[in-house]
Amino acid sequence: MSELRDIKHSLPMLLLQAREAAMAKFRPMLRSHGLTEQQWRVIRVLASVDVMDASQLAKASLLLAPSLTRILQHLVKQEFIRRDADATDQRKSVLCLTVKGQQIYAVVGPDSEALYKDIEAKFSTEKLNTLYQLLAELNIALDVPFES
Amino acid sequence: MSELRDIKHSLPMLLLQAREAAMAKFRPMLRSHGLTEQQWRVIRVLASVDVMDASQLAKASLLLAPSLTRILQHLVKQEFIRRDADATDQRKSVLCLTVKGQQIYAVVGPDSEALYKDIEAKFSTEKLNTLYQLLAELNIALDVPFES
DNA sequence: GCCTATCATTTAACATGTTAAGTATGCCTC
DNA sequence: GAGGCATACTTAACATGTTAAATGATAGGC
Repeated sequence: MSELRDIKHSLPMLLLQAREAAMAKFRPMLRSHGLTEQQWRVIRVLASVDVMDASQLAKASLLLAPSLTRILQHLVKQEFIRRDADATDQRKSVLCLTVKGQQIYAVVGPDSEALYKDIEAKFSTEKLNTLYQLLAELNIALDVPFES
Repeated sequence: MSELRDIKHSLPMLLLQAREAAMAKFRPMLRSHGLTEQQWRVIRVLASVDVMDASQLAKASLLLAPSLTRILQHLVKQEFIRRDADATDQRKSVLCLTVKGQQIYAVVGPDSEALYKDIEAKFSTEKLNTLYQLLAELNIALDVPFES
């Protein structure tokens, strides 16, 4: 009928499809541990930094603030995360993993890493590195704020 | 603290970040036309094929069936889409754009294409083609050919 | 010390994502 | 031609995505 851009050349669609393919096995694994994908992202970021405020945590875990608010409410209630007031700025919350949070990280981490290795086995490390590089360049080209 | 996989080398995270970067300008544009990203995906697919059943439409627009059900209810109510019963299989619905649906497609399509051109201008066509190729290969490598 | 703009986070409202279960129809086999 | 199984959705329930607005705290200018 019409001939706009083919789906095969729609970058957002290709990226979405690729992400779905890459995530396919992660969600059932995380679910078996009682976690969602997004909850795991938060836990993983916190595990790598010890302590972080909510704004930084949102950026690092690629979540919008309202989503993070709800996720933190849940994770605090489950006692995976503890939230404290920032000593110098009462607007901020400081988040960190509890012992229970560190424990589930230690349990889920290896399962997660195994799935990454699966992907690397199916798609050569060389191509994967090229892909990482291109995606990083794309993010810079499209003017994405990037932080560590 | 811990040393699992760096976020910078997590494929799902990189793909998510890249998609967000690529979509950043699309959502406000679509919103100015009263459409969500997913509604536009459905309309765009239907515009390219004239007629399609719901299952095919879900796959082509990368939506899960429950999401598509709700989106179609909305789009039918807005009279962008018409749904008919399949003549030979009463389980199936056959979807197509109404005249109003074709009209909004004609209006939004050029805006969408302009944003794609923006991306291509910021990120060389050559790199973009390499990226398309790699993503396609990744999808083939990871798409589970069997099981569910 | 106020005023105001900004920042950090939350709340609200609606749309979609995700899994599981439900409903209705079609297919197949005995 | 009745059972049994698969298919094509739909519903339900909960979690997250997205935008706008609200709340409370801070920083600067005056």
